[in-house]
Amino acid sequence: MERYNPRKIEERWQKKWEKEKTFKVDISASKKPFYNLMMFPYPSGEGLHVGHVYAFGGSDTFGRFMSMRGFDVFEPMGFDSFGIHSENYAIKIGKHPRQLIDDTTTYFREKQMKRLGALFDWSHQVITSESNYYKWTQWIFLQLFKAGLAERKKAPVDWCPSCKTVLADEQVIAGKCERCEAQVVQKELLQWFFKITKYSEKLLKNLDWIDWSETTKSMQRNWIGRSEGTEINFPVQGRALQIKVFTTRPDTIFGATFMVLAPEHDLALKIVSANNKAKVEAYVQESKNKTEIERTQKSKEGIFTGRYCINPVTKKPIPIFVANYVLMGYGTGAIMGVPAHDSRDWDFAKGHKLEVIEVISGGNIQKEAYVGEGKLVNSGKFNGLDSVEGIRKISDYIQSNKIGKKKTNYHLRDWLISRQRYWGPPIPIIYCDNCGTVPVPEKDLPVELPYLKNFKPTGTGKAPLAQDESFIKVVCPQCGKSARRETDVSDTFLDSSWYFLRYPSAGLDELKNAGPALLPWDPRVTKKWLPVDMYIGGNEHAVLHLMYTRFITMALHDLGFINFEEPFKKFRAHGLVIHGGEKMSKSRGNVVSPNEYIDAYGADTLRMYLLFLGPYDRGGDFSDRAIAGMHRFLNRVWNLCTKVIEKNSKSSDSQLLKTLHKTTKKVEEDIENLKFNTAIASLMEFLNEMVSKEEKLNLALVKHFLHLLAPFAPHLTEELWEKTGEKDSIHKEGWPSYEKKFLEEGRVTIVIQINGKLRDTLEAHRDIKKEEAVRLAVDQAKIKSYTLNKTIKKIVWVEGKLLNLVI
RNA sequence: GCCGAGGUGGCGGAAUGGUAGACGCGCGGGUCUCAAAAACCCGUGGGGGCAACUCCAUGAGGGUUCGACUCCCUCCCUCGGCACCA
Repeated sequence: MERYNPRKIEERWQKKWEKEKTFKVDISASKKPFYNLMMFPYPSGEGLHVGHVYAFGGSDTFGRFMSMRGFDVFEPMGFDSFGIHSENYAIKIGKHPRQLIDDTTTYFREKQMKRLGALFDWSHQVITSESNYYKWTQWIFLQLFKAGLAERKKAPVDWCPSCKTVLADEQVIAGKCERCEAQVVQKELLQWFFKITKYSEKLLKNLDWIDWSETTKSMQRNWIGRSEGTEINFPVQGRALQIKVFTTRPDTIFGATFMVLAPEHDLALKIVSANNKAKVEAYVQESKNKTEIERTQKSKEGIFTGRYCINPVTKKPIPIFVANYVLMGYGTGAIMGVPAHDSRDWDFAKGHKLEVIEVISGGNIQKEAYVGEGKLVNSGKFNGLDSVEGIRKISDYIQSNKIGKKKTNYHLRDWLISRQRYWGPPIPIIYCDNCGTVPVPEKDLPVELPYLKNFKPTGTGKAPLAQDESFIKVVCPQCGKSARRETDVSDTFLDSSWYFLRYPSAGLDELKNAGPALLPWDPRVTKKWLPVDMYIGGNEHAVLHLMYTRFITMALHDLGFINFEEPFKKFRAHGLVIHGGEKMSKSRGNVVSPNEYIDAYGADTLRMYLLFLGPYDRGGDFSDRAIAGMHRFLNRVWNLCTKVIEKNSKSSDSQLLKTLHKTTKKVEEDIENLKFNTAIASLMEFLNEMVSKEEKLNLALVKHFLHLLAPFAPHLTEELWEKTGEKDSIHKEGWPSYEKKFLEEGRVTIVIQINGKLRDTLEAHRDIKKEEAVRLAVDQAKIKSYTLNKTIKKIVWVEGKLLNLVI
């Protein structure tokens, strides 16, 4: 008998599938394909690691299952090859990014991805750093610009001193750069933003109906951070000015004993008294130079402006301060200080010896701020109200007396997309002294990224492209006079925010032959193939890629380019493969490459081993200790099936048939729910039963079993399928159905409990009645010993399953 | 602090109201072998018992129920996310 040799058979089938285009989706078919998407990789480091195999393997197993169920599964793959991650790696190894991407995409694709045995359709490959792709990334920028959704404005932004570029809010993690973990600093700069905040409400609301992992949805809800409250105007004493504050607790306004402005607030330096001017200016300047982390120290310090404003309900003057703990980026950049009922204000008031007035009863405000609910006190005509009611009544009062209005705020900020780096699509904008900011005409796209020898970040706040005069110098497309190009490139998350729209149309002959295309996609194809049916990926992109993509899709929908506003019908987050207790990463040096495992055991074993680690949404710790166990399983499958095929036995067994159908149901339901670990376990159980009844096996049963295993182990099953004499691919065979008659057991085991504890079991026909079961049970010696001289007080009967006697 | 997911044998995990520990790893014993590896077979939560068997056990404590890993309450711990969001 031939031995299981994964290396040989996997290579053979991969070649055959590629040559015969076995899994290519027919673009002209009338049926809508099943669009099975997985997150494309950054081709930056040494290669794919087993975490990628986990992500791709799970997604592909699902795709193969859907394919067997009769769908035309479209499973594209590509490379997210623009961006800081690739550029930084190029700098590190001393290569030009262009060269790095050429080398690594080839290596990833040919030496790693093609060895996984996935359905990837490489004829639709997308590489984001190629001009035939980023031309359209620039096109999307122009559409948003024309619609007023892209805006250049001066704003305090986060600057990473190590990456030497600005970052979006989402790319700053606890005050540190998402990529290099350097502390970011605040800078006031003129930058390009996408107005994602215009979609705050829709981004939040649609979460109620899209079929996504709850964890991802909850992270997005948190990030959008909707909060309902009231905006209130406080008149400045002695000046014709008002300070606007935002609060979710208008019920506490009678306790507002001071006012605080953020250092960046434009009134801060306007209202300051002559005596305090120098000190306040110094404080504001000092804040500007601090890093995000330094600014978020717990101690509450600030400085008095020498000016007062009037609490609009008590009419009393309250002092105005400037302090770091109030952020310009949220609300109005000013707050009313209510020390009795806000712990930050409490800390601040203690440090500055300010008055603390209790207006909600229920706590001990001498000791700490009371933030809970209670009855209103010291609040004039509102005294005695419950605080929840007080919020409503006082905000009504404020609104009707025109001292403020109700307002909903969001934490979400506009998406800063400028990057002062080289490796990205140049932002397609021209600055002209006559005409101002002029978009590059669509016919002039792409704005090619020139090959810069010295591409490293400059650190001056200017992008590397700013050194290239031949790039910058341009004729204004409106007036024809000389003008200058924008030299920043766009954020890499813009590249990946629309790649799923490109895949179906990528590489299509129809597009090429239709002359100069006007759209990044063929609308007929897009209409039929999109949105994405299933998207699987890591949850680290919950508020990055996944939020940006939803925004871009909504914007393109509202501009009339596509007919759906949510990109992914279904999204499932998979867990993380960790190694040695830590997340796999190059900096930790614990990355595991799949290559050696594929060499030793084959891709089928590696894929299955990873999926068997545990629940797919939880990930697992990669230790190669147990991988041999999975290889053993596939070996046993190989040996048993080969024997049966060679013998071509005709015998059969009714119990085996039952288990086969039960297993079919179980595997089917488990794959649908991405419960790969238990699906594999039930396949193992079935194999164990088959092995123990080897002489009763027949070819039909083995063939049925191979179908169930096919989505997990595509090569092994294809090889054995061929050995049975079949000519077509097993993956083109339908998914086997299970028959109800095999699922129903004729005889069942009834559990007999005494007082809820298992004492005995009873073999009986499944239709056995309660009375009959009780009669038989109390006759059994063991039960008799319990019930002897005892009264049965209660009998609980679960049909065909359980009998509980309470004595 | 807030939001989310968890806590079950030596380990990864299974069981979402009905026989706790499926399946796999590891470990122990055996068959085969000159020997080893591989393969195969048996055993494997803890305590007690020669045994039939029995008691204990799903982070801790309480509750609901004939019956709780599963539902409810209080608390502890771990992981992930956010974090001076007013």
